[in-house]
Amino acid sequence: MRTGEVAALAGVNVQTLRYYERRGLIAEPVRGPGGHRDYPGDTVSLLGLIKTAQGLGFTLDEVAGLLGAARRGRPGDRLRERVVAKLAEVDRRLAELAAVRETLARLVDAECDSLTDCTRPDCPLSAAP
Amino acid sequence: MRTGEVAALAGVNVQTLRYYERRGLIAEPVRGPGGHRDYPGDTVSLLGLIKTAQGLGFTLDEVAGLLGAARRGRPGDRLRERVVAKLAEVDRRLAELAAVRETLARLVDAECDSLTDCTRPDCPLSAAP
DNA sequence: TTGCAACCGGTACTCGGGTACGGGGTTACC
DNA sequence: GGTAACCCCGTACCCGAGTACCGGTTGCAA
Repeated sequence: MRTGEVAALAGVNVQTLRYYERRGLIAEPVRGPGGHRDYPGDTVSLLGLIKTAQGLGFTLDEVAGLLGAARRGRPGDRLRERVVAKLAEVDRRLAELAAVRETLARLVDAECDSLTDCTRPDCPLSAAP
Repeated sequence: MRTGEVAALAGVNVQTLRYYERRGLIAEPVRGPGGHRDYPGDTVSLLGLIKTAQGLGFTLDEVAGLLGAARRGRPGDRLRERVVAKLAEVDRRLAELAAVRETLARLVDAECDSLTDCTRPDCPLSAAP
C-alpha cells in the first residue's frame, strides 16, 4: 500500500507516518523502484493500535517499547505490568483532578468577588496552594 | 525588591519573572539607576496567585485575562463565569480519564497476552477506539 | 507527451511553559 | 579598588506530538 492510502485509511497525516517511522513505531517499509514506500497490509490496524494505546495515556516512547517487546517475542509479561503502572498513574491524575474540581466548585459557591482582593473570609484562593 | 529576592521568595526562577513580564502577567516594574528591576512588595503574593490559578487548570493566557479584568476594575462578573467554564472543562476531562481508567482496568482483568495478537475473545483493545 | 497528483528528503515551525547560555554592566562588601 | 554576586538583554533550547513548507522526483492517465 502507498503512503497516502495508508494515511487516509488510518485517519492520519502522511507526515505522521514518516514521523512514526523515525520514532521506531512502524518498521521501515519496502521501497518500490522509484523509492516510494510500500506498506504491508496490516499497517492500518497497527496505526489503530497505536492510536488506542495513545488514547489510554501511553506516550509514543512507551508505545514503541510495548510494540518492541511484542515483536521480540516476549509478549504478555511486561505488558501487564506496564498497564498496571499506567493505571496507577491515571488514578493519581484522577485524584489530582478531583481536588482541582473541588476547589473550583468551592470557588463558585463562595462567590468570590475579585481574583486579587477577595473580601470573603472563606475565600478558597487563600487556602488553595 | 530585587529580581532574585522576589524569585526566591516566590519559589520561581529568575527567568520566569521576566517571562511573565513579557506575557503581561506582571507589570513592568520600576527600574533603579543601573537598569535593575525594583518590584513592589506584593509581587510575591501575585506570583502565588498565578501559581494557584495555574494549578486550577488555567493557562497563562487565561490567567493574564483574569488579572487584566481585575485590574481594569471589572472584578467578579467574568471571574465567576470563567471559573464555571473551567469547572465544566475539568468535569469533561474527569469523565474522559474515568473512561480510560475503566479500559485499563478491564485490560488488566482480561490478562491479555499480547498487544498485537491478543487471543482473548473479549480483549478490550479491540473495542477501545 | 504533457500535465498533475502523489511522493521523496530535509528542515523548520506549532503549542505551552518555561530554562539555559553568552557576553556584558551594576551593586555590595571587604 | 578589587572582586564576587547579582542583574541586564537577546537568543536559543527543552519537552511531546505532530504539521508545514520546500524544491525535486515518480507514477499514472488522457
